[in-house]
Amino acid sequence: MDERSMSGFCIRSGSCVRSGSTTTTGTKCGRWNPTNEQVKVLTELFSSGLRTPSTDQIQKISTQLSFYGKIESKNVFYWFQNHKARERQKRRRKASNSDDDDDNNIRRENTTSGNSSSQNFSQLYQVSEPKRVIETLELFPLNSFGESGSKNLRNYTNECRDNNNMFSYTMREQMDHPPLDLCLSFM
Amino acid sequence: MDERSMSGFCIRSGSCVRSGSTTTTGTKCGRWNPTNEQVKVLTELFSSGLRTPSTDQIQKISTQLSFYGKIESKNVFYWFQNHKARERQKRRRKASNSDDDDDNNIRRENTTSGNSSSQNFSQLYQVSEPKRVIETLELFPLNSFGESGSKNLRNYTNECRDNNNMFSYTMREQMDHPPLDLCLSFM
DNA sequence: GCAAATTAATGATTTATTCAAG
DNA sequence: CTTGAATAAATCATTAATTTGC
Repeated sequence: MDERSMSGFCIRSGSCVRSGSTTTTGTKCGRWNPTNEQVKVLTELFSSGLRTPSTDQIQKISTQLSFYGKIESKNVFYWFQNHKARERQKRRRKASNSDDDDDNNIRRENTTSGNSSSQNFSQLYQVSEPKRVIETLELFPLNSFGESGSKNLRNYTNECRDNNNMFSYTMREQMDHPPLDLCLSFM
Repeated sequence: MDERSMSGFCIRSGSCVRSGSTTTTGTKCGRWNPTNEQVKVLTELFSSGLRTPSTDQIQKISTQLSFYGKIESKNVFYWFQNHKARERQKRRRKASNSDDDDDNNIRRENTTSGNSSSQNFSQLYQVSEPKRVIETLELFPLNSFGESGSKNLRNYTNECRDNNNMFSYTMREQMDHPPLDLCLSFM
């Protein structure tokens, strides 16, 4: 069994042993505490568009920033992750308008009007909770970069496979609507 | 039971009126025009993990959604197919999303085109793997400096997080470091 | 003024998704 | 269907700000 809950390690928290005295003799093994200059540079990088620096970039940034004080690559990595996430969070907080969360009815089986439904949705997709709404992310056109994008046709092929048997049923049950001719030209 | 055709929603040939939807008002009924509720449910299904619904599932979904407006099984099928593909495409086009400025990185799925050093950081730092191993982590497979191995970055999580010798810059203290104006172009 | 106490920021970890490969 | 890579989200934990009583 691999229940990690039983492990005896004190992975979380604890960790950094401060050796008792806190303010004595530098070298606290606490967390990174960026200098103003470091923050300034990181912020500038961020605001000039950098969001998820590559390993290379992280290394360079780290090296450069080390002139201002102690820093490690992972600090840079974490900084960007956190900053990105928190900016996003901030933004979402502010613009929490939208039309979302009407929470109309997703699992409204019963309902009135004696809909023919019969089958219950919940059984269909035993989704317990609609966790998150798919975010509306805007993708940047961002010129090319190589990227020969013609290789994922394969997936469609796979899906087509599914389609095949999918359409074989062709509305048997209680199809109220027309024959549903469904020409599957795409297969 | 109730024919969808009789429902007050959208009749095939007439003007397709979206029940209270905000977008696209004057669309003809040439093709399925999902209502907000329908999209919401479909999106939630997708978000909950459904990707390629089975025939039965499609049938059920379609039946349920018909309560919100005209819909056919094939619409559900196509929706999933398209949504899946487009989500993938979105990811592929731009791994990092949202946020204001443009983002300049193209990591994720470099198409094996020998992309530069991709993001190995999650592997390096977000050690999610060695949950129980802990004691000896090899954190920097990408060397950077030959001596890394001997250093033996053990107890990455438990002890002082200072380890890291990725860049053994070693805190050049007494630095009378130059201005280092770190122009953002160094990357 | 000053620290203890409390709160706000934010660095560091863990968890959950996603797509794609095998 | 399983697994790998890579996040982003959520959470934990520690440091800085600040408030407060003296």
